[in-house]
Amino acid sequence: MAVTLADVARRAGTSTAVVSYVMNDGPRPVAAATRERVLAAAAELGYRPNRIARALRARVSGVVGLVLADASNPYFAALARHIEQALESHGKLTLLGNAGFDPERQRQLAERFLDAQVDGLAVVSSDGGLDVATRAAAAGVPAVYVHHRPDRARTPLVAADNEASVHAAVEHLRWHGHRRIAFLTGPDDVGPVGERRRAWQEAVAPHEREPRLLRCDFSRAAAAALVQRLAAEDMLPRAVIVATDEQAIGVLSGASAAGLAVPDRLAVISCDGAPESAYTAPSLTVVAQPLEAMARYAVDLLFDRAAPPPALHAPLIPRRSCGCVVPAAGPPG
Amino acid sequence: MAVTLADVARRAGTSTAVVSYVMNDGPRPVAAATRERVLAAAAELGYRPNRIARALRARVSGVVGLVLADASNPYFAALARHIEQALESHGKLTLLGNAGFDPERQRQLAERFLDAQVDGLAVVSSDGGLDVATRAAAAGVPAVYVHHRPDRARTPLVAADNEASVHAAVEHLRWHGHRRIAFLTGPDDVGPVGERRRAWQEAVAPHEREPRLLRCDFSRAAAAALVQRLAAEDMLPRAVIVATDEQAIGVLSGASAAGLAVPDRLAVISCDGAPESAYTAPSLTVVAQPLEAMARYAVDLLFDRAAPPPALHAPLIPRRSCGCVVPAAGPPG
DNA sequence: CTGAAAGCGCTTACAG
DNA sequence: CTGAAAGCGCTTACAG
Repeated sequence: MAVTLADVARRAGTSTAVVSYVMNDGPRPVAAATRERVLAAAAELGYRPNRIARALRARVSGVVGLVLADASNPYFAALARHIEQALESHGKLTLLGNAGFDPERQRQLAERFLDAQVDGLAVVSSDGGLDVATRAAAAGVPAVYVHHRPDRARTPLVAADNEASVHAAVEHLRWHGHRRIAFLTGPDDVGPVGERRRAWQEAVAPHEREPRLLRCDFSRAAAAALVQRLAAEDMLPRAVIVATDEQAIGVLSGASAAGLAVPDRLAVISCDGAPESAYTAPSLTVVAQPLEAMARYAVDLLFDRAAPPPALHAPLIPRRSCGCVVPAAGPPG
Repeated sequence: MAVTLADVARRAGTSTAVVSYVMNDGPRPVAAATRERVLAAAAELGYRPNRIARALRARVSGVVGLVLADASNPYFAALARHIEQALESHGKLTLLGNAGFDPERQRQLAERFLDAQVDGLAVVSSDGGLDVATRAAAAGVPAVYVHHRPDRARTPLVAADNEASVHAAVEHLRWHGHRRIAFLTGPDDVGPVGERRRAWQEAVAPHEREPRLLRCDFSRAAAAALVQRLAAEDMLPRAVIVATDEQAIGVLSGASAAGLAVPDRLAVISCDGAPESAYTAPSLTVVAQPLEAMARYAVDLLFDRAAPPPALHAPLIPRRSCGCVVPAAGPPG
């Protein structure tokens, strides 16, 4: 059916070895005239190399597995896009799997990717994830965690400097005149979100006797419901740092539904800073995770065996939800 | 290095054929005792089948290519998630490629996927896309377009009934008392967005002498800027149907920045209805594309060679941006 | 610089 | 029910 290397060799009157050398520009040299004949034959026949056959023999599939803790989360989704793009610039195809926050599915995906002979494995994990990368190491496949690394895993991690970014957020709200700065996070303090929570605690402890810590599930719905409840009870803080975009968007949604003005009645800063956060109403002030840099470092780590980078800087991007006056709806950056 | 079928056969004292029959439950029967020995040997050695080798021999890779017109668009991203999930339930892995609205990249991705011997190709195209699926057909690989099919392509398409859904949106705004209903769409009228625009025209033509058609790029930034400009010129309509979520979110963002109340001053209905639309401020009334059904039909089409489905129903989901009073921030449905 | 041949790890007729 | 062997389409020593 399909045209094979052997067909091209026959047509060009040469061996399959030579055709392979021409197609791959090596590893042996080929005479210019022979090369021309091979190229012509390949073009005439419409030859397309079978990557599966190549993968089996050369032990390089050209494919990398990307395991996502949850694809519905815009922050993870944005990270995934950047990783896919970084992989493409390394000539790799991306096998994508969405675990939907299910650790067992995360593990299964990683194993199926390994069975598919991926050249590397990138895992965008959230807390609660199993250590899937260690099995990759056992199979001799390079792996990297992005955003979060499960306990006891030794695979390299690429992540931002959560401590510095939360400190910047606290300072910024204080500059706006807020003396009490609450923090909204998820049910527990694992992983990056835990670091953010601890950084907040550290930053407010010298100034506030009873820092206000709020918790709800990591979802828009939960955060919206929480804000509406607190509004009804007149228990809302005046300024809050929110651990994740998902919750921050929920906060804005709940505030809108409760008729609460942001930032006048409630100032908000979020800690993910996915592109979506620029077009909320009002636009969300964030400390933006450096998604592109994270993706690039992760992929470099996979293939250039570079050293793990230091924690990456997450810049504060002032928009309207903190009280800054900025041109609305500009480019997200 | 890795354990192979031959290793298992040796350990179990049988042939590779039998091991293969056991691993795949066929196609030949195996005596129960033999099967036990094989299973035990495989477990002891930690055997994991090499999918690449299987793919080469059996001509089935277990992988499907998914070409996305643009992954940054939450509507396309949501569609991609559902397709990935539908593929997983068919036991297929997903090779994901993001064309970033570049037709040439879309073509390249499709070809690389075909070279990788995918078992099928799903293309979530936008207007301007080249016909990449026809090349799949030439290679004997089943393909399907989702959302939009380029001109002259003969590959099956799975899409929603845009006409009916826009008619429902017009009726709904009329029910809210609006007599003039504007429409905001992109620079031209190709594909599904073109159908939506024509359906609007049809629906308002009998009632409005000069229906108001607005255009801007398919981005949040462009729609936000347009709304702010119109607000400054006091040229804003009172009710608008927006062709895409991206633009609708931009409209809300621009309205917020201009201090314009939605829905009181401007009622909005959007036509994609990705999950994100439920948590805008205010929550967005949408005619929701049936993403899950679209994904399921598309995947069934690929593997069960089912007949192309009729245009799918897109239900109107009343939220707050049209003027309805609904519990805010409920589940997105 | 080129060709004949082995081999990647499987599946699958074929023969028994 | 089982085994010996061919072959999927490539790459890569090896010999010339």
